[in-house]
Amino acid sequence: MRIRIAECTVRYEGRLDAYLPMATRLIMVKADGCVAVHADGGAYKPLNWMNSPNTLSQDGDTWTVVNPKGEKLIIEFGEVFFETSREFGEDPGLQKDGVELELQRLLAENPTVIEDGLALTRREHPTPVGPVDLLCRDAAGGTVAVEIKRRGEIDGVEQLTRYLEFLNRDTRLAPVRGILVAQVIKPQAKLLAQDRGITCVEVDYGTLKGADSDLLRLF
Amino acid sequence: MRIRIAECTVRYEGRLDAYLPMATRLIMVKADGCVAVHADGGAYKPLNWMNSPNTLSQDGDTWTVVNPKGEKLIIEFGEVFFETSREFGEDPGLQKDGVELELQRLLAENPTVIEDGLALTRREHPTPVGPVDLLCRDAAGGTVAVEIKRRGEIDGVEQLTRYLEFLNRDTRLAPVRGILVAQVIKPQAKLLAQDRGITCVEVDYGTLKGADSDLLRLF
DNA sequence: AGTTCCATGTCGCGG
DNA sequence: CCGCGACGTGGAACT
Repeated sequence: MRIRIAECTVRYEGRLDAYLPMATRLIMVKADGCVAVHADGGAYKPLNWMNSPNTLSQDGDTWTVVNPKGEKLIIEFGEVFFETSREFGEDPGLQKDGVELELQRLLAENPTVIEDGLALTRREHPTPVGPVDLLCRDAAGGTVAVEIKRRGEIDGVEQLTRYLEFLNRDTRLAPVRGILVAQVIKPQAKLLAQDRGITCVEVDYGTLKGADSDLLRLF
Repeated sequence: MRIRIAECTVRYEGRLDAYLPMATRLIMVKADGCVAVHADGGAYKPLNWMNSPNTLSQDGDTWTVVNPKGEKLIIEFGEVFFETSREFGEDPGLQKDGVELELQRLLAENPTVIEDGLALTRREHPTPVGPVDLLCRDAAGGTVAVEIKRRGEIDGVEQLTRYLEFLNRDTRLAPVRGILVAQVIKPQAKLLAQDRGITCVEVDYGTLKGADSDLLRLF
């Protein structure tokens, strides 16, 4: 990684045009070639940048970075206050613990939390437009498609609508109704769901985890 | 801005849990207090971070960053290879040109660029599922909903479809037809639009800006 | 503060 | 390479 703290102007010509007047900034060039220009504030996002792959050409006080799409980043330097360079070696990378998959697992094991009498038929039930999170049967024996989101938004309603469209063509399953389950559901999503006859259910992650522990304690 | 290059492990506990094993990384602390941990690759996004506002407490080789929501970032340092600190002063900030709002403003002022005889009724016309970019009347007196995107993709067609669904229930407006306007429209978006009876129009930003300047010059 | 939508979104996965 | 969905999305504008 190469780091330079210097006065500079920056011009970006690509998906849009942008310009940074002369000021002191930090310029970071990573081992993969990506370039970032940081101000001393404004969160982690750089003011301007160019991801790899790209080619950096240096001509006196001007650096020009071009990528294969023809997008350009032009940095013109004034006074350079500081510069250093160092090899880091490979990074072992980030380990994450997911939330949405955990939510699906918990609900698959406790479908009655969604609705009284609901029973799981199949998880990740395939359709031509993608897998339905949970396919269930309700107390009355009807088929129910459940879409699980961490946050329920319009996209989730659209997705479930597409699934229902295809599921209802299968005469062995039809009629199929839909339930959108999320920790929070946005008002606009609720509105659209209601309009399409889709039920909205908000679940509390803590309660769900508690219910799961209770269940485990029985064994 | 404070910069440190050092071996470290990082733990994040918040919206999810994540862990970074010991390796050499760059740690950046900006004047607004935000902290970012960068590897020497992988685009401009840091491996881990904490935005401002937050409080950083330093205890020997361990830094703990906590924000008001209770999210935590814990950095434990090994060998420190390098450290520096410098004041940058206020940044004049980025000037942008060619984003969606700019495009919307230009088209609102020159709706005939979209279609001959088109006249603006209202900008950001509200519907229960969000505001329509431009509501217009065409040469024949019919109502037209215009959705403007920088790049026309499938979600833009879906969005406009939802608007039309609701607008067409308003007997004072119906029938309403839709036009998707963008600098570039993807083939799949064109296909879906055609399927739904939505017109696609591609506009050139340069031409549009020229037309706008011409208009201004008249006054 | 809460809500909505834009973004040079970025990123990862599957076809 | 493209399409699609998730993201600790972040950020700004508006209520």
